[in-house]
Amino acid sequence: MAVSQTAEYALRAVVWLAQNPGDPQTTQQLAEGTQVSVNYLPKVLQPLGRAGILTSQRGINGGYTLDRDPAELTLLEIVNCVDPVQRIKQCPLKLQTHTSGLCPLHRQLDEAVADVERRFGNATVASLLRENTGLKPLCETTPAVIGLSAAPADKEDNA
Amino acid sequence: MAVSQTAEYALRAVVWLAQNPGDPQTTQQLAEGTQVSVNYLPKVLQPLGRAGILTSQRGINGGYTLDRDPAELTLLEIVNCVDPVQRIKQCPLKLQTHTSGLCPLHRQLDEAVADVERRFGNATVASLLRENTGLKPLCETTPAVIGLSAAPADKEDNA
DNA sequence: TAAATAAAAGACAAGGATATCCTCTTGACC
DNA sequence: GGTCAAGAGGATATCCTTGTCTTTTATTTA
Repeated sequence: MAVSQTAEYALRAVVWLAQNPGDPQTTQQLAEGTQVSVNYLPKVLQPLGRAGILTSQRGINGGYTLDRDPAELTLLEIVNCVDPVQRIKQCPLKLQTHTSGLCPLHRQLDEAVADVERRFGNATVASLLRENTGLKPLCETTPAVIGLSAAPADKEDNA
Repeated sequence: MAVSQTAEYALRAVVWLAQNPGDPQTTQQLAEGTQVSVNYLPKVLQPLGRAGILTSQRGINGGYTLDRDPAELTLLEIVNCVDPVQRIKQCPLKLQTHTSGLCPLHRQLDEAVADVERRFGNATVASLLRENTGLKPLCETTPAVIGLSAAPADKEDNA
């Protein structure tokens, strides 16, 4: 019982992109930063591109760029692209008398999924970057400056 | 993102056994009642037996019997036997600075798992049987009202 | 003890998730 | 237009989950 690998990879990549606004990240850069296999990563990112969450640019100076406002992008949208949250809509045993609703067992299971769906739906990518835990997602470097809001156009001196 | 098939099967089987206290259920009976493959079901039940949740008896009049008080048996114990709930204890990227705690991303993911763990830990098998929703888990027969066109009246009158 | 019954155990196969590799295509820059 | 960097996409490999089958072991009854 856990989030799939692919979903985790997708979340890592999007968080990474949100932390590098403005400059396209190549597969190599992303793979290194998120510690995902450089061969597998494009497979994970393609559905996100089709969903309009990120854009990809080929050629020199190409790479992936986040195409959505992190403050409006929920974790649920991301995981739903690559590994959709499956609510239990009807009785898995196809019992006729259970068409009106789920039995206690399956309602309990569905509620568990609903909990996760609700949590991921309420968490935005920006909310992850905003947290003052002293730990920057995916990075060794702890953020020296804490207390900024959701990073509007801060193109810091990178490299 | 969902509970694994195997975990669902285990839950179905235990609920079924709790609904048939006293008389051992053969693999065939269980498989039919829970709509799990008769070949696969033993694989699911064996870990539950080793964990002391149920006992199995070979030979004539053998079968599986629930070995725990349903009021004390949580759904978490059952799923942990066959598909353990995996909390995120340390940074999956093995970042040195994240050893003290999880970064916002992984904490969010871990909290989602924790939600499920908490829910399953608080739900007992007995609580499922107790609910008066008009639907008996896994059964066509509703507790009070029977006789809709769907269910052919057979296999009643056990014990 | 023999026969019948039923679970245990292990070998084996299908399918999906995960991962790798290679070629094709696109687009930026000269 | 030519060249090359870089993503797209297909083919393939690997592993884990799920499912099937056969053999063995345990239990009861005649």
